[in-house]
Amino acid sequence: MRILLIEDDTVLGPAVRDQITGDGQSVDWVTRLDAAGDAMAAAAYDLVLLDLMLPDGRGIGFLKRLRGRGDVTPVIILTALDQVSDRIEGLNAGADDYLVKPVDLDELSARIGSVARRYAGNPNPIVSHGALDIDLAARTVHRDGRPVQLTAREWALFEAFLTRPGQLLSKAQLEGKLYAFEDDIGSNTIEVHVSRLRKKLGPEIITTERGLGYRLGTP
Amino acid sequence: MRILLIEDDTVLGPAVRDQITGDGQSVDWVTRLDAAGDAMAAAAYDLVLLDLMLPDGRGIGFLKRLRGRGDVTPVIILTALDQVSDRIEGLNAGADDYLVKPVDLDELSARIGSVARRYAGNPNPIVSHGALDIDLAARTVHRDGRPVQLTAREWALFEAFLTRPGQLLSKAQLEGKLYAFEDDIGSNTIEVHVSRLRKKLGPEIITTERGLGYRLGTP
DNA sequence: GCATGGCCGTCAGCTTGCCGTCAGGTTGGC
DNA sequence: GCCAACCTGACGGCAAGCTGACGGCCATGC
Repeated sequence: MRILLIEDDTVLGPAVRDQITGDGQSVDWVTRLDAAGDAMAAAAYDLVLLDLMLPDGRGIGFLKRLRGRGDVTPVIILTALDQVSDRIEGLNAGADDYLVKPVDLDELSARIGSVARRYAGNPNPIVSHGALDIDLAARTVHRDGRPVQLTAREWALFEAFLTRPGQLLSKAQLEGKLYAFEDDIGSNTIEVHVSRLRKKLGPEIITTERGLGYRLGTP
Repeated sequence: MRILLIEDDTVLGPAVRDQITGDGQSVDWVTRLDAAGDAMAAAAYDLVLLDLMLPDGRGIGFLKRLRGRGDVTPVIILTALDQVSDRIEGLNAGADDYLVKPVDLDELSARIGSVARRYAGNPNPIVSHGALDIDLAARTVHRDGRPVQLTAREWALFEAFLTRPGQLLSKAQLEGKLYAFEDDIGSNTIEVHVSRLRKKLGPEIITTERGLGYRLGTP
């Protein structure tokens, strides 16, 4: 599950992020509403954790604009404002839940689980790239409408390209992504996996730049 | 919407009842768990408001028995216990929301509205999936017309897949769904439950993607 | 209190298929 | 033409996953 955390507190932010990561979720942390807007435009999230007092505006307005656009992503408000009127305003603006600081991290996990269960079944965003339709959340790829099975390593590699479209990625960078700093090199693992990806997704999907690295092909 | 209020406080009880009635809902008010059990056996409610401290037992046990029987009626807990551990226990037992006394009646209305919206518009849908007919609300499965008995854990797991058909679910995600916040699961519980589900519902019902997770099989 | 039965977590032994490695072929730059 | 970089088919090791068995725990019944 992808979660966007909008929180400017430099203590609470990382704490929440680590707690949720520990639950096996993937978290993006931003500290400003404009960054949050960019993030939500760029990727689809399953849940938003929203602080109400932020350096560039009130979270309530952000939430209202979100709902005004028809976005139904679940939102849990997370703030120091413990006034009942604020809770009501938050719920009325379209929040799904409300937690008052200081936040108990285990309770937060519970609430996230509850919201996740409640909203299960929303359609995931599909990224199209040439003949490929990719659902990052569901981890499915369709090539010309037919499903393609990718293995764990193949997904990790493919994701590295998808999240940086058009960018050149060196073998060292890719090794870092796939193996999280195991300092051993000495084999052509990346080449092999690129080859396997091309076989499954089409030869044009990744282009080689000799001596430099690889790049996601243009559709 | 029919609401069952289980509350022994002779001040708060009528106050809540009047508030909800004022919102246009229909309320039955009982003060004991045995009366609550009778009421729920006699009629179907759309929502239960549950006090935790009652003359004939703790509400948590009532909620657990309810969920243990497969009842999925939304439950909002309403109690003076403001300990975080109690909230967690409540949410873990299957509550949908939690309000701490003293309750602000307008906030209660907002929460009821939220739960009502959340559950609106799906009267007993039967999902067909291959040889299976599933009634999510009643928690029944028929395989080739014959009823199949699932245990609580099996339902929780199966539901996780059903509510996100086609989605890949990692073991960490599934553990989060089944165990909410028991911090360490150091064994292959998920694998075992998947195996038990496959035995009951057919081997194709859940497919394994090695190193990634599980997915509901295509019918 | 004791027995019974169902559910669930743990474990051990087995099966499966992913992935790292390698070798031989191919490509591209000079 | 030469060499380095890259591609890809093949293969075996081993970690991930499967499942039968067992025991603890909690209800329920007598």
